[in-house]
Amino acid sequence: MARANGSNSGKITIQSVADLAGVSIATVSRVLSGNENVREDFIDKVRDAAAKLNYTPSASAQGLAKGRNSTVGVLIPDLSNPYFPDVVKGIHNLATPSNYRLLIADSDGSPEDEISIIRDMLRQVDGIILVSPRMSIDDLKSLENALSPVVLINRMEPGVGLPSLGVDNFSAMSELIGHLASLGHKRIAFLSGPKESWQQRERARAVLHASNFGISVEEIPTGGSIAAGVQALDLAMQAKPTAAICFNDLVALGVLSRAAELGIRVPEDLSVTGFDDIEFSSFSNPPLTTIRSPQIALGEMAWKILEDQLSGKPGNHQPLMSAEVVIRSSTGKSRK
Amino acid sequence: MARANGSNSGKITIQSVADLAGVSIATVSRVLSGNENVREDFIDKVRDAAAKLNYTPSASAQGLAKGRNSTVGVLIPDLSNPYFPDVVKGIHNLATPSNYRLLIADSDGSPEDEISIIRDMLRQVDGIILVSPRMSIDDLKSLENALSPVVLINRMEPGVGLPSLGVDNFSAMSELIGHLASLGHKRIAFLSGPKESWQQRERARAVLHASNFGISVEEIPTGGSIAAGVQALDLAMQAKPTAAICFNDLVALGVLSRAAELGIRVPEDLSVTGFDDIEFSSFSNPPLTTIRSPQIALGEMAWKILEDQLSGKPGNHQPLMSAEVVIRSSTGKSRK
DNA sequence: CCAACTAGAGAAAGCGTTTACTTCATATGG
DNA sequence: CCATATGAAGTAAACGCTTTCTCTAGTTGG
Repeated sequence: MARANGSNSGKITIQSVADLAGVSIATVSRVLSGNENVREDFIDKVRDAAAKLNYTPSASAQGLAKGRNSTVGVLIPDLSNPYFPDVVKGIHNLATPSNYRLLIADSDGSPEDEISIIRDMLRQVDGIILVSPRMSIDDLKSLENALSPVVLINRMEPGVGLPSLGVDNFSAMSELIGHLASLGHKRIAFLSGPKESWQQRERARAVLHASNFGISVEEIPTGGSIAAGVQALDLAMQAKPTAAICFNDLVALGVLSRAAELGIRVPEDLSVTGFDDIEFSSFSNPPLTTIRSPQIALGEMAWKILEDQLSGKPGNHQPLMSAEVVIRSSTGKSRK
Repeated sequence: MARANGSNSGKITIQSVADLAGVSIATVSRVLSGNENVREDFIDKVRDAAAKLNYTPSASAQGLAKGRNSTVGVLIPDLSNPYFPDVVKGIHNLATPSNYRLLIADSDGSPEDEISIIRDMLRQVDGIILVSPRMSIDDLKSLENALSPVVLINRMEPGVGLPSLGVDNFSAMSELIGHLASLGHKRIAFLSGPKESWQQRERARAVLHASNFGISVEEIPTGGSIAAGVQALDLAMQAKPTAAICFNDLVALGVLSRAAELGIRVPEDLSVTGFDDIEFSSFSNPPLTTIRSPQIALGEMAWKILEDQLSGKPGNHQPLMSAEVVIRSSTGKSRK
């Protein structure tokens, strides 16, 4: 009765397994983490006991003892934007086989929330992947000496010494403009995105070069959502453009929707382009000309970079991934 | 030099704070967790020291010591389906103010993965919210005596003693059929969803009742995605239906896309309905008649139920939330 | 046949917190 | 005034693991 078999609270710990298997907890730990130097029959006994008790090691205890948590944090501005879940999928693809879990957080696009979320993440992750962070450069810099490695997706800042990875927005957008120019478009509306966004800056840079092609550009700022696209079209049409370049597919889809309502034919009256190539863009009416950005590959690459950091490898990588123009039927010859 | 100030590895622990503030770690802990019975000036000292060192408590250590992790797991079949991020948002809305973190996992629709993910979650969460789980009833039952509370969203199984919450798919779908009946539709195609899904079963149940309205139904199974909708339409049209009831909005949007390609006019030649009312459905061409399902409210309610469980409250709740038919322009009079 | 190894198991020391429990002043009452 | 209650800080024991160290047998070789 007075035996110390730890059978008190119904909680199954490593001790319970050790008791049932008739070995010490050290042996259980060894078996469960790879069998180094353990007698065959003990291995079986421990395995059986663990299975019988349906034992699962406590993540906190393991984390505390090992000094790492086998978890990486992923911070995203908006889970509802279909772009981001795909990036997460890419990260997930490689993190899972490496036995890492993902702690996903949504900042709802708020730069202030980002820093508090990161602060909280730091308490329990071994590394962080920041996707399209909107936070200030200074805040970004302060992460340089964080205990955990951090990698940035879609944000390249020369002054910030954090490993970064992004899509070559400038080249892709330039190519897209070339496509429009070749169709004879001279007056285009640029339905731009959130100013804090690096992607917006890069895309805008390309659009502003459009004058090289003899094109005049009118910029209409939007929030980057479908609703924003719907709303912005009316204003955009005042300048009588023949084409609308949208910050991303969401805005473009909003434009398409509003255009249908207003009886503006796409592409006969107005060519429309997006950016990202989210799944839905190939199924819109008409299907959207856009830029295919490699979301999944981006996530996978980010994981590789982070993993290199975690294991202390050097790992120099290609920071910009290329994106390709996908021509569908939302663009056509300028009516002019 | 020989003073024990724990300044070894650069790691900032509660000890570092205690040293800097000149108090014991117990006092630091007290201050940081609510100041119970601590002298005013100590409070300030500790706060200052913690801030100066940029100290953040280790989540594992706290978890281990407190016996809970302040984290809940959320398991979702597919992050890419816009329905689910909204549910997550709902959970997030209430979990954050209660100081709980979310561990989100995507099972990619695989029932086998679900159980291993849950097993893994159990190691580090205080509770789990399962959204539209596809796993078997037996596996579900086995969760009844899991150490952590579990709540089910969109899966009601009479034999399973787990708190559940769902949308009243049957009533909503019945109402939708009434709408089609009133428009004179007699031959409809039902582009159904994954058989393992409770929602599918409920929706199908309603559709099969359609004979009550003198309607003939042809069922075409689909996987529930846009691509599946695109693909299923051709087959569906063989029975010359005047309306297509789709499992969800994704399938319906796929149908809309394929219909445009085939020159089938919606709703003149074919009425199309969806289910869920994801954001994009109000912006499709034409806008989709569908059923507005309260994703966010669902997530919030699920959190409330889970929180009740976590705090040991009784908490009886309304298991079915109602959804409403939203009539847009993808449905119209039957051409007959 | 004994000394020197070696393999493999257990004992025990952390890991960073929280939280009884203990201790020491100081305030209180008889 | 002394014994006792009170308030607030420190001590130390968990929490459930991993991992180093220690110890015991069983091998091996001379």
